[in-house]
Formats: sequence, structure tokens, C-alpha cells
Amino acid sequence: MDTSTHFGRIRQALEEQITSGVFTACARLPAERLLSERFQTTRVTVREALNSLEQDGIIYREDRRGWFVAPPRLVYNPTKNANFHQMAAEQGYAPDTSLIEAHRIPSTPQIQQMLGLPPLSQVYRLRRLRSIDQRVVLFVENYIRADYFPDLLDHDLSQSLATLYQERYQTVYQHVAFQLYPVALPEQAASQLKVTRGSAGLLISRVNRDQSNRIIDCDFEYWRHYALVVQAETT
Amino acid sequence: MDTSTHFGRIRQALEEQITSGVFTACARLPAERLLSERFQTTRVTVREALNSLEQDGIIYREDRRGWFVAPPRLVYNPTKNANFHQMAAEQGYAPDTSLIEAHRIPSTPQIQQMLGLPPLSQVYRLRRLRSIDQRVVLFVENYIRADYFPDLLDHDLSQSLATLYQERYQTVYQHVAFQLYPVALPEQAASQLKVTRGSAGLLISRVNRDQSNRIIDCDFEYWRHYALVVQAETT
DNA sequence: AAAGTAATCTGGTCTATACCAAGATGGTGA
DNA sequence: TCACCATCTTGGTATAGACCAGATTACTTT
Repeated sequence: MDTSTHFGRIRQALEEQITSGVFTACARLPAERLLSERFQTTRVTVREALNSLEQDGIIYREDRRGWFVAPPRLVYNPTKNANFHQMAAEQGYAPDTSLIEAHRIPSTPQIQQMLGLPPLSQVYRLRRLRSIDQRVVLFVENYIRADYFPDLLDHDLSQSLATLYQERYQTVYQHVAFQLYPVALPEQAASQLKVTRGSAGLLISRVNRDQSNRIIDCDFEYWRHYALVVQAETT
Repeated sequence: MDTSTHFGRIRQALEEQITSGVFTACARLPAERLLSERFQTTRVTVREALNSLEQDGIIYREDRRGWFVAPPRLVYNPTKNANFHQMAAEQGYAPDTSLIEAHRIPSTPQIQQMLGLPPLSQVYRLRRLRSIDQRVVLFVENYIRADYFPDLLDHDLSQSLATLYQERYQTVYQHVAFQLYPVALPEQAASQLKVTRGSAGLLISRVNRDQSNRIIDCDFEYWRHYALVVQAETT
């Protein structure tokens, strides 16, 4: 680490205190104003150091609440069709899903293209927020073919869709095409995840097929960027 | 986009000019000082808008050279064992690799663990820089089992390793385990990629096996975060 | 005890300015 | 022609304040 700058020294000092355990996972850091006093500098410089640590996934912020130490990343295998709850539970986390909204709506051109639907067709749109150990890490939008899943909205939508499909519709995820890239979190995702508009995130979008190779749904997952490590392998 | 703040308006104005084609791919933006005059604000605020656009992968910076419009992302399929040159060429880019250094060195504990090697064993370490259309996008470190590839360093190391393995050692990549996550680019990667220390990147690390399922090498790829979209699918 | 409210704390945005260090440029002399 | 060097431009780092808006907390009132 470059300690030739004030900024670099602050960064390093904080990093050491975190890795050495002075601040433990999820602990709140002292306020920016307090840190700037401690380090004999200004808030601007402190914020640059904090931004840098945030980039690195070492700390994260919650809008107007403060800075916190980032806990270990969740291991995410997008090829395994594993559902969120199962994945988190296997790694010793307490997962939770809350439903923000669920509607039957006309599909948009983008969704039509992804799902291979004609114009004017209907889809369900779910917006959900997912957390592990009380920390929200993921905002997800699902777009689901309405014709394949009658009365979907009548069921409990805070569970895993994979489970719901299997138990109620005799449908299982069989094939998935996914893509991911780093983004700045868009307005809605940012506010739901309680982070500042424009902070770093990872967008994972998937198109899922069932056992008959029919496209059944697609989703857009907005992750806090420090929350996961994507892992997979091929044979 | 939130245009209630000065910062938001600058961001939007720049974004529009880019998407509308006033600034084309790879074009340099006006200097920060000039932008702050144009928008009747200070450099600090302009830089915040620029940072935000950078997060989004819309623009990128080169250290002390300026800000540039980011070109479309390269599609990267880590499961396809495709080599960099082939992948880029298929998408119409002009790829290039330059060798920074190549040594035979004692393996470190981390590498021993990844390659399944005993202590004191020797590996080759390659450091290379890769670009598409003259823009450096990727700094990569390879660690290769020295015992499997005698005299590796005598060959042309600016080509794809996959090609070299195949033509000279009758070895092909067969199986790959990879993981990826967003990081702040470490010192060396940042300076090689000519970006500011600490700017956002994507780290992709892989452990590769050959047709006999032997682990032959591993690599750490540091990508400029806006340079790629990772894409894959499973059957 | 519950509901509402005011004070306080926090990060978010912003102004105005300064100096530093590396990249780009253009001229000079060998 | 080419290496060298001074100069200019650029982003990088930094100071010292200010006000805003949402989150939290403590207090008051019902």
C-alpha cells in the first residue's frame, strides 16, 4: 500500500484495524467528522480513503447511517440453479426474502426479447429484497411468463421461486443462461439496498428454462458488490 | 436520473452527450477544469459526476491523461476455455498481448494450495498485459507448473498459452474452476493498466486442468471493470 | 404505554482554492 | 536524427469551511 499520501496512510490505518479485529464484521466505523479529527485532516480526504476501502469491498456504507465493516462474501454459483435460501443456508447464513411488489403487467420490448414473447403478452413482475443475517445484499426483479403459471400471485412469494415452481407447477429449472457485469446501482436498487445512488454493484441477469427447454422466466439481480464471489466450474 | 442536484445534472448532461454521439467511443472528454467552468461549478463536483459515470462503465480514466468514453464491453465466457486472442478476434477487436516478465520462481503457499503442489516446488510466473484495439484492458498473472512444461520460457509468450500448450506440449485445457469478484485494482495491476491506484476492477482467477485432469496452471486476471461482460450458460 | 415532535447526529452535496506529480509537447543542442 | 530538457496541461491530493436531508434519539404530550 502506498503510504506516501495522507490518504494512503488513513486507508492503511483503517484497513489494519479492521483486519486485526479492532473493528469486527458489521461494526460501525467512527463518524467521518471524528475520523478527520483523529487523522488531523479534512472530511474530503477521509471520504476518499473510505471510498477506496469501499471499492475494495472491505467496508460498505448505508445512506446517512454510517460506514460498516463488510462481512465475508457469499459464494454464488450461478450455474447450479441453487436457490438463494438454500445457498445461503448451506454457508451458515440466515437468509430472508421480502416481497416489495408483485404485478401482472404487459411485457416490455426488452422482456419480450429475453423471454421470446410476442408483443402485448402478459408477464408477472416481482420485485424482492433479499438479506443474509439481517443485511440486505440483493435487490431482484423477476419477469415470469404469465401463461405458464396461472394464479402465481396467490402463492407465498417470499420463498424461492424454484421451490414454488416445483411444488405447485411441476416445473424445474433445467438450463440457465446468465451474464454479469459491474454497474453503478440504479435508483430503485440503490434505495432498496439503502446505499447511495450510484454506488458500485454487480448485475447478474439470467434467462431460465424448464425441463422441456421452454423459457419460463428471467431475472435481474442487483447485488451489493462486496457481498459475493461468483464461483463456477466446467467439465 | 436524479437531476435535483448539481452533480446529477452534470452527470446527465455528459451521459446524454455520450449516448447521443457528441463524444464517440474512446474520445477524450474536456479537461476537468474546463468542464467545471462550463457547468459553473468546481472541480470537486465535476469529479464526483465523472466518478459516478466511471462506476457505471460509461467512461474511464487514464492516470493524468484524461477521461475517455468507454467502448462496448467484450463478451467473456470463462467456461469456454477460449483464448483471449480468439475471443477478441471473433468479436471484431484487434487483440494484443505484451509480456512484462517471465521467471521461474519458488512457489508461494497460496500458489501451492491452488496448484496442489508441495512446498519448495518451482513454477513459472508470467505477467502479461493485454489490449484490444490499442486499449489495455487486462493485466494477467499466470502461475504454471514448471515440471510439466520444460523450457516453456524459451517460447513466444505473447501468444495464447492454450495455443502454446497444444502445439508444443500436446496439452489442452479441459476443465476450469473459476471465481470472480469486483475489487479495487492493486498497485501493480493499476499501474500497468494505467489507471489510478484503487480504481474499480474485476478479478477473475482460474485453475486449469488438462485432458488427464491434472492441474497445470492458474491465473489471476485483473480487468478494467467496464471492459467486459461475463456470459455463460449451463445445460 | 403510545404517539408525536424536536433536537441531534450522520453522511451527501457544494464552494473556492492550492500545490503536487506524471504525461504530453515542442524546442535545443549534440 | 535523436536524446535531452524545459514548459505546459492534466488529473491527484489536500485544506477549510458551509448547508442540506434523512436517520436516530430523546423528550414531551396525550
